[in-house]
Amino acid sequence: MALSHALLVTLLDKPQTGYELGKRFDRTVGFFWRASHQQIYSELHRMADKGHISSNKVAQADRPNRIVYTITEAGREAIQHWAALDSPAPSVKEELLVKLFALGTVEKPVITRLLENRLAQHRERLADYRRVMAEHYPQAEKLSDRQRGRYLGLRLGIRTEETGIDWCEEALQTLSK
Amino acid sequence: MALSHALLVTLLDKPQTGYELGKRFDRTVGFFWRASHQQIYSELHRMADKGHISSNKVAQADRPNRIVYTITEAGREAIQHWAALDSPAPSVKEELLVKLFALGTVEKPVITRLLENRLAQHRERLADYRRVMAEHYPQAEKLSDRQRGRYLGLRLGIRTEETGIDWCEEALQTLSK
DNA sequence: GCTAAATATGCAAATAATTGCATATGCAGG
DNA sequence: CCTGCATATGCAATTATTTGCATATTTAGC
Repeated sequence: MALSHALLVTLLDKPQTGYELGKRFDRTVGFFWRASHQQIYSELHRMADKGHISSNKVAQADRPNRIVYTITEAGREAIQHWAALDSPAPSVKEELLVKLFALGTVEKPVITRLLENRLAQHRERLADYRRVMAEHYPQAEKLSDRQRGRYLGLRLGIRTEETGIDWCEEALQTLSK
Repeated sequence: MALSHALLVTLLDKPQTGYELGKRFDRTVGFFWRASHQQIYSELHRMADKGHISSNKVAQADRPNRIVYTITEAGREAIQHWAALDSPAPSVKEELLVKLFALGTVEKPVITRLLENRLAQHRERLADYRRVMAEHYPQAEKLSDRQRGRYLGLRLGIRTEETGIDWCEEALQTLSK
């Protein structure tokens, strides 16, 4: 199970609560591995049982209590062991493309609408990633190893969105003919 | 559940057996939606119960019997209804990228090896897609709607592999410094 | 003062997906 | 002749994921 590994990797950064992990998942590793908060919370319990993380309850007077998780030495070892294994082919679930394959049975305007939505999403994300890039990686030359991994992830994100935009535009053009 | 829809869309082409669906899944829609044969067989039973497909047992003397599935009118309607709904954000599970985020804890050579494997995969697939393109869509101008959907899917496949190759090369370069 | 959003965690039920196994035959290569 | 691959379908058990619900507080906007 790889969700646990995605969580471990995120915890390398610093100790975090389930809630924080859920949010960071949406911006960093989350681009490559999505999970709902329910999944994250229950996975964290299992990981603590295994000893890959340790938990620390923090009582807060004003807000609900927090449980801060820290990666353990065993957790770091688990990451290293897992990293050396061959990765399974990435799993893909692209509904929009399946719908596109139904063109001929499904009317063009229906597909066109979906493509326009998708295009807008890509543009938003690209702007987002570019902002992060400008803020966090102004000069790409001088990066620590740790930063370099994240930098490259962001680079792929940017390339992916650019490709998505180009393709959506091509598809809309092709459909309008 | 969208696997059923992916199967329905594939059946638009022609009646097929579970085995054939499994194989075609690997080359066409399968680029956007993967499923194991067990999943496909059990899903087909459920779809037949719902009336979205009809089944036809064909006894074969020499080989195991086949069950040929045909999409029904109800199945076509189900596709149209589903196509008009907003698509959920594509689910992503990219282990390699999660591993990359662990750079600093995981040694560079480990990651480099993974990237090289990935690069080789991208190149193979790209060659594959280009072959299909040359064989099936020699002149992209004159396509029926049905073909156009598939053509665009292939175009995205090609763009995606190209992007993957460029990025892997950039990543390997960045890591070697 | 009311409403909504953000903070913070979790259970329970239902669905989906993976993994391991089982069966049976034909054909090609060594 | 033996091995492995392709054909062809499926059950059972486990694991992963989604969906719906539940609770409780703070802060910001109207």
